[in-house]
Amino acid sequence: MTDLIATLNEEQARAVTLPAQHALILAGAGSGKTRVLTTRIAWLIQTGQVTPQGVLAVTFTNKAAKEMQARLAAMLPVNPKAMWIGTFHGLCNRLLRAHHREAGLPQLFQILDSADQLAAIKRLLKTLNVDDEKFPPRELQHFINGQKEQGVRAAAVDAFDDFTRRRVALYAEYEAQCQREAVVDFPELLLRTYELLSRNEPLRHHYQRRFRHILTDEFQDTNKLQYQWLKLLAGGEEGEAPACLFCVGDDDQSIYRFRGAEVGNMLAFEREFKVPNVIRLEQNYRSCGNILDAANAIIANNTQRLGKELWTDRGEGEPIRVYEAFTDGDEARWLVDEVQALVRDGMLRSDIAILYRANALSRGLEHQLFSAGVSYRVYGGLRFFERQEVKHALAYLRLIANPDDDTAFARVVNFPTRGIGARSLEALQDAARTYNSSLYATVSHLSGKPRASIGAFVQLIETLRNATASLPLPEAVDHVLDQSGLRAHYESQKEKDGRERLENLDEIISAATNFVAESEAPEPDVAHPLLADFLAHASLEAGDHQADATDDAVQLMTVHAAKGLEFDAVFLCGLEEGLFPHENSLMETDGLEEERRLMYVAVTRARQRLYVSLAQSRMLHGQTRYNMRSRFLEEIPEALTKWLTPRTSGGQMQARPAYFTPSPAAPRRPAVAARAPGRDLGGLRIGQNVRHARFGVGVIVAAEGSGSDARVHINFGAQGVKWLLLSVAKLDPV
DNA sequence: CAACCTGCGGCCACT
DNA sequence: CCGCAGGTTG
Repeated sequence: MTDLIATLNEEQARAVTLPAQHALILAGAGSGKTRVLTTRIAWLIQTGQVTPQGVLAVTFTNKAAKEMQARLAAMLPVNPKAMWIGTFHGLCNRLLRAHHREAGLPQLFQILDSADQLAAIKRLLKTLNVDDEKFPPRELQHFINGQKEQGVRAAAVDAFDDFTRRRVALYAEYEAQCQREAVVDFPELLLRTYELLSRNEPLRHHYQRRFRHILTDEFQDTNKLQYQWLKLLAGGEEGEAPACLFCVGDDDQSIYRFRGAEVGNMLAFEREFKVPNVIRLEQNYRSCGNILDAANAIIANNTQRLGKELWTDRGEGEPIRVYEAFTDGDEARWLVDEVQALVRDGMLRSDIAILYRANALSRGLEHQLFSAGVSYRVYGGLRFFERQEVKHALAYLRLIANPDDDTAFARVVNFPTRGIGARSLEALQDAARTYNSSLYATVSHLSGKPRASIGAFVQLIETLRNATASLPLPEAVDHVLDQSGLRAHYESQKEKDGRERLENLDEIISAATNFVAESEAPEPDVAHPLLADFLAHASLEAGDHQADATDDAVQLMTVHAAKGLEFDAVFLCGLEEGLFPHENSLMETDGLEEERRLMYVAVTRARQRLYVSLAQSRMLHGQTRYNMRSRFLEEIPEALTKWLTPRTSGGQMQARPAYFTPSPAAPRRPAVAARAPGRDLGGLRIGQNVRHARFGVGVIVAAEGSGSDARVHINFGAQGVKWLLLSVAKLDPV
């Protein structure tokens, strides 16, 4: 133990060995945050200040929770699974399962992921005959989740106008529907647990006495409800001593405001708890000086900061390499060549990451990597448990666990098709409304043809439930895949998709096998052992298992997904206005600062080498866009960079990049040539940067007409996109 | 009722 | 570009 502390720097050691009081640790990127957190737990246990049962550690991602467990297992002779370490959602799930009766839920309640939730809302709007033009399901979902993340139930929303009152009414209907169907969405997991503990005094006291040390990672990303949740668990009522809150965070890495995170919680915590210990960790052990200087320079443009500057003693290292490509295709080809060069020089593929702002960018990169034969792994995007065929299979399993799950029912009642069309379903939904019961339970009230066809489906589920009741989970899954007709359906599909989907179905069995192996043995003689746990696992960890670090593959992911990770070499691509910063962020208050924090996160992922790249033209959403260089690129001091392509400030369009590899399949030429063949724009060209006296610098994205009618379409970034008459507007090439 | 077609709208990040 | 909703046809 003393050894462990001896390897820490002074500030880290101070944080780890703080007395049993509240503490706020402002930990910069790469400052050893996870290390401090885990060593703190180990130190508390080893010095006898707390038992493993008395520790509660909360993280945001499953990845982080697993890593913490693994590190603790290496430091301590105790089984880390005995400790409560997990995500907010995972811990709440655990509490709600243990006290489902008190929380007003059946034992086998199901968890809705975002897509399930959206489907449930659409179904609700349909049964209530609500115009979904006036109440777009997505917006309603956002509204409901926003309220829940504030800890506000439908009955408690302040509504001052009719529109809000209607939305609140729908929120209430949605709550009722979820309760009827025994399903719980993500924010509900937290809100339910919060309400359970605040209303049930004995239970609350039980956990308050149990958890003496509560440690929170990524505290800057907590929302209001999560903070309340932590405060409630910390306790300290009626003269009892509160648990010690140890919160670790970095306001500069707060990137989840869009889902309700409030950086303000850091200041609120310090103020409300009169936190006696605030420690800054500013020494960075990850990145070379140039990378760190760039990160510091970028984040310095933000105004709302607690203030913190990272430093390193590792020397300046290599410059940041910048590449400006003609097209997204060129960018991807260059990138793959560079990756291959790094691998030739001995770098592991798994130490290389390609980061982007939006998942849409991964496709083109994957294409190039694939044709070059470079193995890669994509994180995020469409994850395993979110695939259509997998969700279908899970829906059958969910109906076995909980027949009242209408979302699951509606998903597979006619998949594979069994002659149950819109009419039958409508009859069923009307009846369900009348009897106020789930679709499944309503079938017995039907008559005529719907009764026969849907009745047969119910019979199928009953048969499946009985047949699988005592089977081990993987065998139960196998049985369901066969008897539901899912396998047969995908086998008969002629599309090549069928094959991949069959493999995914088999993969569910593997996932179930792994899950069983990692779980505690269930009590014997329980029907459907581990089924509900497995389904919760599928909802909460939509497919982390593809994060198989064993094989050597280049890692592709969004910047969000990269938070908390680090790599020897990082490629950050798509550094264009509109993409990064994302155009939607400019409309939101403080949106740009959040984008800049995201940029800061991206840059600080790199240990030795950072590449940033952009494309003058990019095919996105089916059309070619001409974007300006990202302002974030301009915020990196020039002295820290090395341009691999000629820098295009002042002057003509850049020359053909030195690093240019024409693809034999598709001869390269500037995309603009195809769009506006031979048009005379008075010396201007599409894709060119120009300056306008009023709108500033922009890029020409299109042109039409000729002679005195010639007009050009110019993207002025924040100033908007304008059509300008060439004979009127004065435009200077930049 | 199901398979196919077409036209329209979305389209940023994630538990 | 992609997926979905709605309409048409077999």
